Amino acid sequence: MVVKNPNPYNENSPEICGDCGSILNVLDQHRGEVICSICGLVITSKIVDQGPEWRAFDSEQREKRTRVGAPMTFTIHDRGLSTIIDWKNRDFAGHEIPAKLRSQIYRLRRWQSRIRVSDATERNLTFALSELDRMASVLTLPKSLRETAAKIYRSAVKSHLIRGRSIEGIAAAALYCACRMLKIPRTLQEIADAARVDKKEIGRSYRFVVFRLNLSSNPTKPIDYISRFISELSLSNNVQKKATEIVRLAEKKGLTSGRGPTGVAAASIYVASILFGERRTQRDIARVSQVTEVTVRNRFKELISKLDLDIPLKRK
DNA sequence: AAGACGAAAGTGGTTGA
DNA sequence: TCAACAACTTTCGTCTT
Repeated sequence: MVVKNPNPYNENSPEICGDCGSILNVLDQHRGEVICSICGLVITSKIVDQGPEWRAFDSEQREKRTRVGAPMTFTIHDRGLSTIIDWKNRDFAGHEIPAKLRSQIYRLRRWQSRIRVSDATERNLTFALSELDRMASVLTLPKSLRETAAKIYRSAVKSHLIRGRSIEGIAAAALYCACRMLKIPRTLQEIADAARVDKKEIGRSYRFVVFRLNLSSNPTKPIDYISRFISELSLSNNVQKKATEIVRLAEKKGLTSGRGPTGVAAASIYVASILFGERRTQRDIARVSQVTEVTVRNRFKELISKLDLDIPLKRK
């Protein structure tokens, strides 16, 4: 879903596109990215939604749901609802706490933290969620996605899927899963780079989690990769539209089935970039889409032969 | 010199007996 | 459980710009 005039995010200080200098942006809430409406450059992909996590449809609901304190979150092991005793030796008014009471406060603090993270399960959860958060910020994924990933991880724990598997593996799998569910696909390779676990392990855990939790996830489509690759190659909006169009055509002709989605996306972008005279080398496209030049070439050949696109071929 | 092309051999995952 | 298989990768030599 694409929404114009993003609120309250940049009303007062609009972002300016570094590429074409335009001020008008489009917020793609679905992907959590701000995209320049003129040239398609992704300006930022780190949007934090500062609104409440609930919606109220009438004043009664608003009454019920309004509460004091930080919003509930799945990314903290106790959902952010517990009390934390500050480590500063100040009282509520900011005065120093007398030395006499210090040791008492110190003991209270210790007990509080013992209670907060009481058993092994909670300790694991704490660790897993911080790991989840670390990976998500390495990959600059939006907060909503972290919540989803945390939710998946929690249900995995609940269904006793962790036993015998590594916490990091399941956490990475949950993240990968969330990416696919929210249509912000990252490749397994990208997740593996951010995680401390290898690709194989994440894949195994992913399949296991999906199977056991009955998560329906349709395979990723080339279209979902296009906007990201386009902006990484700093290509124009026209190219993006054309590439999307080509992918649609390719899908219709059955050129996508069995093929890696990244490869198809890469070749479509390659074709589109040539058509608009913004040619990028196969090597560059291969790099951002994480396939080899050979794959780009093979998909490219299939596209031009099956879709009879009139490409101004330089050579014969 | 860089980019494009294609052949050949190797890899990891799926499928069907 | 194993072999066959398609897609993809790696590597490398040749041709084009």
